[in-house]
Amino acid sequence: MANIREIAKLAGVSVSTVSRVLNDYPYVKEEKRRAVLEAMDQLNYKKNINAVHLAKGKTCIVGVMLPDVAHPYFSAMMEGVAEEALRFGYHLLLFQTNYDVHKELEALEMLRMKQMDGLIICSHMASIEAIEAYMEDGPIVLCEDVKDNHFLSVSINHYDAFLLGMNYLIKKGHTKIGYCIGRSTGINSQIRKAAYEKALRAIDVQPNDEWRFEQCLHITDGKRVVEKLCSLHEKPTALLVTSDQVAAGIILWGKAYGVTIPNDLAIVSFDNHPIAEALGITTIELPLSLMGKKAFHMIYHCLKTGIYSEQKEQLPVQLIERMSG
Amino acid sequence: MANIREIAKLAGVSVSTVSRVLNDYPYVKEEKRRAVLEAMDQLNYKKNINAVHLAKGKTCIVGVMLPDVAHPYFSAMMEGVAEEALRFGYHLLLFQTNYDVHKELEALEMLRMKQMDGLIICSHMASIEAIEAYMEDGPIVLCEDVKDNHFLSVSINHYDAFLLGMNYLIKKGHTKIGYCIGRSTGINSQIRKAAYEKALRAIDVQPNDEWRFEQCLHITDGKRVVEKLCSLHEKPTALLVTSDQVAAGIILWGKAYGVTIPNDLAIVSFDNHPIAEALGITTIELPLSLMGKKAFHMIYHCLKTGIYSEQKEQLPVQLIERMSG
DNA sequence: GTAATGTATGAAATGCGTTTCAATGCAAGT
DNA sequence: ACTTGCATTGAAACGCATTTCATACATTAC
Repeated sequence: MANIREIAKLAGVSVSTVSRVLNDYPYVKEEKRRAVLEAMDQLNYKKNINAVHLAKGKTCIVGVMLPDVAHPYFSAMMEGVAEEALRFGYHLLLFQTNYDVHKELEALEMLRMKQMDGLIICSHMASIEAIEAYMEDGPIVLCEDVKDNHFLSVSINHYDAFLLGMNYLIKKGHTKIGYCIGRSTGINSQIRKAAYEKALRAIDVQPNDEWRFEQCLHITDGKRVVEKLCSLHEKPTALLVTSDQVAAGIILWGKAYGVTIPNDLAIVSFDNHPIAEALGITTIELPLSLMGKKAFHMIYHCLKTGIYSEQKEQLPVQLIERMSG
Repeated sequence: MANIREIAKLAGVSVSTVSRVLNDYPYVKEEKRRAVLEAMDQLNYKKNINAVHLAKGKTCIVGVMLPDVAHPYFSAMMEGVAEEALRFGYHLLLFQTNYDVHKELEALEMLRMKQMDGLIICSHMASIEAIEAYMEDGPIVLCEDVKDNHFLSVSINHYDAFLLGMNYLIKKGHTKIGYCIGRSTGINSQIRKAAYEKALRAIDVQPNDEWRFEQCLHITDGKRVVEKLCSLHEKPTALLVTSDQVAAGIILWGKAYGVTIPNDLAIVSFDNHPIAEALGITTIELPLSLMGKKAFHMIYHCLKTGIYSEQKEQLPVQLIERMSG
């Protein structure tokens, strides 16, 4: 395959001049420029981008780390990142970790090895300290509410969002409120738990451990929730569910088990995916795609200006009232 | 940042020896190996992967081209690709094209520039001829039923799958059958149309253009379908829908419009996403994740062996009977 | 005891584009 | 006429790991 030196020889110029033409630098006589372009055409020249990466010391690639691309929560974020990256001529490297710490570290290593210029961490299992060790290797943005450190972050204020949902249910007269979350570990889950307890404390109600459902990620998890719910002696009258998918599952299987929504059980969930509209689910809209865009932007800004200014942004949510709760 | 030469100097060996240690080659005295490792440790050495890419002439990166990561159809495929790629130590570069031909060509250019070793095209707008021009730049696999060319491909036999759905409905006594598809262009859509007409011809029924619904991609498109359906003078009694999402939308909005499933309208769809189970949708399961895995495998095999053997694989589907049709 | 193998190591070439630095030519400014 | 400055161009260094080839010594084989 032809390289820049062959082009130079054929066009009768130096490699520097070829490079200038290639990169649209000024100070090249029109005549030589044409000669170079013609030589490139003749030899069917194509840049070897890896040589560019090596020479420039950057790749215009940003990594995205997430547990599972197929989950709507993450694919929505990814979509936002992808759209924005494209607008700025960046490429995306996907790291699907499945919450395997080892794979997460591997992604971070790729940052260190300059495979990519920056990294967006949508969710992670590894400790913050472990991730911090890679901060010097390129901008990293975390999509979670991190404090007491110098990471860039965009996040949803899950505390306030959860409080919003809780207070909405409380205002509707509910006191027996349960909730469904995804992972039990993870900062977001802890934040939600805190908000849950805070809201209950405000109305002097003790949290009931039996009304906390973990590992609720997919629509099919709704079935398990309904079944467990039916088996309970004392049942909650309302559920706050961290995903429309799971809420949909609860509603649909609830129907099969004779659970009437919202009379037997009121439901407020999160996301506002199209399925929530279709099922009439009262939900708290999470701006996931926007979060992806913002995340990319932080990285981009940092790379462009070379200034790493610690920045933490929180995105607003809004409750969309429908009939489920 | 330290490079291989500095390590060599500090360890008192040649760069070749350092490289040998780095790549676990034999013929390095234990004593020197240790010296090298220690030097690497001392200088906090990390490979510059771009130099490796350049020197090796390959990147262990495979590109994935698709219109929209957030669509469950594609995120399911992507998930399969990602899982398999990870197993073999490959990385994934995502090209979200939104069916913009220009962006598609840009992805193909990246293949030519050796940014990646191979490319998986989940769906595309560009002509086959345009894509063919890039075949020499690396293995490309198309996830569609392509004939008369030398592409690698993994696909679902959409013709048979559609026929399966049609015949199922016909056997149930339906003759007034309509269908919903995504894009009207695209090979898959043409294939489906052919199967549709074939099935009707077999029972001597004329296709009705009013019963074809295009641009059905998301759950919310179900609303439009129901509305149009209600406005029709002569209505179909059954619909074949190319996505569970859309079928779900039709069922849910159908309820609001007083359309009883399956009595007023029988529905058979495709995918078998969890939502189909939740809603009791009779659906034809498409092995999307598996398709992603196979696609990666074809590329991998090709890269590993260096043999490009034209290969076209079709994956079987199965009808899962539930209550919607 | 000599040829044939195997082990161990380094110098140098290779992959390829970018960037810096020095040099030349030519026009405007004093 | 002489400095200043911009336009134009090329040589060479740079980024960095891999790989080939040659060399030297140590075994094993016949």
